Amino acid sequence: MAVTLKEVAERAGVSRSAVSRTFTDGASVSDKMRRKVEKAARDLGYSPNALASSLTTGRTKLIGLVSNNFHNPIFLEVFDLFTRGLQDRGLRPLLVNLTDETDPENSVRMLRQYSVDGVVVASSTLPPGFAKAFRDAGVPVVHSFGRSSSAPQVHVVGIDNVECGRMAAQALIARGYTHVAFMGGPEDATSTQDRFAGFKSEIIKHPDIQASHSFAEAYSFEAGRKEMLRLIDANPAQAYFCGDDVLSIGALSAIEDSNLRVPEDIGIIGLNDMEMARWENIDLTTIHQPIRQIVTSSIELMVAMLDEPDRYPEARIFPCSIVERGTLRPAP
Amino acid sequence: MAVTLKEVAERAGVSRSAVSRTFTDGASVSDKMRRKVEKAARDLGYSPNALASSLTTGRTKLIGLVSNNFHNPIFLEVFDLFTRGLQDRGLRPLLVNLTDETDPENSVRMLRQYSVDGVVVASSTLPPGFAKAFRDAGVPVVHSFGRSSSAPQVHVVGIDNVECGRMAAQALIARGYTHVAFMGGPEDATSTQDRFAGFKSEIIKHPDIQASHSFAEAYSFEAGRKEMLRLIDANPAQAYFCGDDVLSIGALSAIEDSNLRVPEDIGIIGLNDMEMARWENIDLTTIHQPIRQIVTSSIELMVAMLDEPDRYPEARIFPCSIVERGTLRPAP
DNA sequence: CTTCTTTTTGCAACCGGTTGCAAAATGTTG
DNA sequence: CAACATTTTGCAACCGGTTGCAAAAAGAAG
Repeated sequence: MAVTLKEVAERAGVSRSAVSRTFTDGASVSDKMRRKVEKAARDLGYSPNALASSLTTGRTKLIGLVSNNFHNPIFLEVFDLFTRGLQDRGLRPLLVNLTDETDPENSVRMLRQYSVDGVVVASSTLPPGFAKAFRDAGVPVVHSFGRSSSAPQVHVVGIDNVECGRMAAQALIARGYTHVAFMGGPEDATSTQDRFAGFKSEIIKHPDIQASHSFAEAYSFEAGRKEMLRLIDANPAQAYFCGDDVLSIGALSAIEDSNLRVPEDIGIIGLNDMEMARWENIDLTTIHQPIRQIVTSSIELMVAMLDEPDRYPEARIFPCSIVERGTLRPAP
Repeated sequence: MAVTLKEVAERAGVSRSAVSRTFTDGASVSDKMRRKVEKAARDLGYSPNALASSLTTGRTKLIGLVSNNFHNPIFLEVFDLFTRGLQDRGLRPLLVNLTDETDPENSVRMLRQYSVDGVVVASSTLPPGFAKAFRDAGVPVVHSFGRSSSAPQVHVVGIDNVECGRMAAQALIARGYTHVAFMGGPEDATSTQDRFAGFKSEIIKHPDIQASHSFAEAYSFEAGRKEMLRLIDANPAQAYFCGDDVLSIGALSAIEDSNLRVPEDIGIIGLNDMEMARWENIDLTTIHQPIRQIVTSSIELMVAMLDEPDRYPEARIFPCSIVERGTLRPAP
């Protein structure tokens, strides 16, 4: 069906090598030859088979893009940025949807079968061991939105979730709240654990502040709403640091439905600064996660690793900052 | 680096063909041989190179997933369903982000270079010619969420947007609104055109109904909000059929900010029934688009085409229905 | 134990490219 | 124009698999 190298060679009356060389840059071809081959190729509508060439060159330009966050709207933005960034560099994202699976084994095998040049694990909930499995298999890997660590075993690009937790606690305390709480995402997500740890570490410095915590079932609107309804029914705190924006928005909905006001009765601070947070009818005060920078940096790191697979692992941590909107009362 | 067929063959003391056959089902291998080979493969950690085998079999199990809707939250759900559905059938999605590009040429070339077995074009805004370009290149293609047609040239799976427009108009009229309007997405999107056409065709039957229309710049919150603010400033209709849910939510935000009430002052009906539409603080009356069925059916069709590439093109159109929530006043 | 049938196995060619090497062509210099 | 350096080209082997075909092995029948 498709036109092959051989056919082009025959039509141009040259050797197959000549055709191959016209299509690999840096190869030695005379101008005359190049013109002859290009004409033949154009006539036949030839374009080289990337997979066949990968056999000898050992490069497919395929990059596995592995994620389990197909329900958090912020990841649509992440996918947008990743796919565009990879495409711009001539790389092709092979998307892998992990759903509930947290065992890397299958993904590793599959992606090796397709000889991907590298893998980006884009998830804030997977354990560090997941990304490590790719490294152990000899595949360059970057864990985006992964758990930061002072001694990373694989390349990690993301934020310091512990610091974010601390920052949220400080913000609440600075605004004069005396009874605050952490409403996390799933307890087994590394990002939840870290944010909580940071939050606690700050609170503990202020013995006068009353603090509590609980966890929603998922990083989702429904889970946030449900959990907040439960909390309101019990003894709600004055302000909550919610595990992420989508959870926050669920919580806001619950508060509104309970005829309580934000921020007068209950304050909320989220994390991510997703597009929706700035929608006027949501107007969520939140901690901005620099997604664009994280993705760009992840891609740069991946590209660097393609040239230098044994690059010493590093953690690239981007600072976050609070975006003041309408769901926390102003500092006194 | 990676273990090859040959090494397994040597370790097991058998021919390369034998190894190949143990890994292709339906091939003739004795139990004894299979055990020997599997042992050697396990010892070495071998798994076959999918790309190499694709050279001879002519099948890569790669499916191009082409889209330009990376800003509409509903597409995260679409990607989730597609990736899972394809994976479950042993197919691998190669994601292509079209951004602003509407010329299929590059995508066609790239996806042919990677010898994809098929292409799914998932977009409600691309012209039918886009998908057709793949067919012309000899690649099986399904256009999901594409424009329906009585004489489709490629396989189309989606909804009847004209009928949806009609349905929306009927709903508004049935609720006693006498001044209604269509607030569309980008005017050049096929879905906008069709929805508008349907809307008009119904309105025209009711000479007593006053109707107007306008278009937002994009299918986005901001665009919807901006357009609605403009409309409120002029002479707003009593009720709007918005081009899609995200546009509707933008419009709702504008209405709320203008101290008007929904549905008392202005009614809104959207289209898609995205997850967010049922969030209690949005509670959008909308036309449900059966995404799950569309995706499932698209995948089934794609799988069928892999066996039968010249399958006669068909349009699979799924009915939509109105989901009653809080943004339209009840019928009198 | 033959003889015939069926299954299993290996050989070798092939899929669509790339690349080291040496021969051929071209360019440079005296 | 000869002698040498440089560039261009083709040959042939290879990348990691698959597969048609015929030989070898195993099983069934007599």
